Amino acid sequence: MAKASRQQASEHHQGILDAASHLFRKQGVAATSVPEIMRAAGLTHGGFYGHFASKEALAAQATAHAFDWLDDLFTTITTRSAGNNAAARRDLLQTYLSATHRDDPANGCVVAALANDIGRNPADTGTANAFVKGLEAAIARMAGDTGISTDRAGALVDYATVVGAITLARATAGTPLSEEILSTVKTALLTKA
Amino acid sequence: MAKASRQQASEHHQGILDAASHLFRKQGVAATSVPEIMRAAGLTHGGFYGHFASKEALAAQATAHAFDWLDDLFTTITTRSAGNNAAARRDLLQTYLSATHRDDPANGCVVAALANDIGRNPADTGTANAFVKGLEAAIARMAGDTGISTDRAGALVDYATVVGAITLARATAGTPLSEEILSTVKTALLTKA
DNA sequence: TGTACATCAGTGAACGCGCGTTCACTGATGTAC
DNA sequence: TGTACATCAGTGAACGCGCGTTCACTGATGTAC
Repeated sequence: MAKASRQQASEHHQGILDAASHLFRKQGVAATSVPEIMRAAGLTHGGFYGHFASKEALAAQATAHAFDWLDDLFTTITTRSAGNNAAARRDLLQTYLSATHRDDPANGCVVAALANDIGRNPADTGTANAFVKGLEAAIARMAGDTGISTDRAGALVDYATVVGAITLARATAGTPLSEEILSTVKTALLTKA
Repeated sequence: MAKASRQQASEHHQGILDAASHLFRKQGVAATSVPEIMRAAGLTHGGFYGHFASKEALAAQATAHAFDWLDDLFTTITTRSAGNNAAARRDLLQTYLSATHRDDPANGCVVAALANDIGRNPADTGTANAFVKGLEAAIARMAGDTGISTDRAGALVDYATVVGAITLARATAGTPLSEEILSTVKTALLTKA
């Protein structure tokens, strides 16, 4: 395959973004190499720089892209709850604090997956900016149309709590403590607001 | 310096552990190289394998060592509060959810610093085992002698919440959202239990 | 206590490896007529 | 619509680099007498 059509090239571009967004969430940006991403997208590594200026530029775009998962989750929940805020809250907690979500970070919340890495890097990178923008949007939706949290302060506390819980559950995966964290935090947040 | 005395060698060993424990919390294990650790300890990299079998072995020991920070914090709080549980709780929250702690992960909570990395690796490594052991001990103290949390369930929820909050505050450092997360979560946890 | 020598903590060059990135090249695509 | 050719998406070898780890060596330490 020497030259792909423009449509194929555009599909390859999306394929690289998709692959990166999943691999970054699973392994972190630093532990995922450009060749590995390109292999996952079905291409060879040399073509990468025709699509993105650098690995760092890809990280910023893949981070923004990964927030789609949250947006989709919020939209699904809003549809399902049909205005019942308690149902929306229950739905979010059961999905977010599930063993499924714990065991599959590649297809999960980018905030839980990358917050730690982003905190380690200089604040004003494209990746950090994409992250803050996505996080602000998520908080707004939690306190807004989804009805998950009562207000902005509630959304901040709720989000911090579920991010901390899923992070600890992942770090302790394989021990009874992991299940205990998920179920205990779920119960506490359900009986709260 | 060709051969150090046994006492010097033992001090070097501690120096490597100390340096690693700080650098790992600040940058993560993967992003910290053996030469960097040895330089921070005032040695050359070749001598490393006289002290530790591998970088992985050092990571396990440095993780265990880093839990001292938590133990010291709990002990200090217990002493200061002198049996007043509300005071102990306030003390913990003000220390843990401070800008100082946010801005200096190298001298902060190892759980907030490394939980994400540990969740990414296979569950039964020495590092993961040291982490789970330290986390269990911390939870026991929060619900025990320190009086910070009312019971084990409360300690799990409290810990998940502050870990999530400091992680999000670090990821958003340099923006108003970062301060807002710290102060909002602090207020919520203070008015709760 | 003094001397002779074996031990071993630390040095620094070297190993193979995979990284991010570059680049000369290929050949199908897309355009100009 | 058919032909001629310029464009450019993707290939794969190569670059310099720092990694984790190994190893021959050094020389002060610590021990045996």
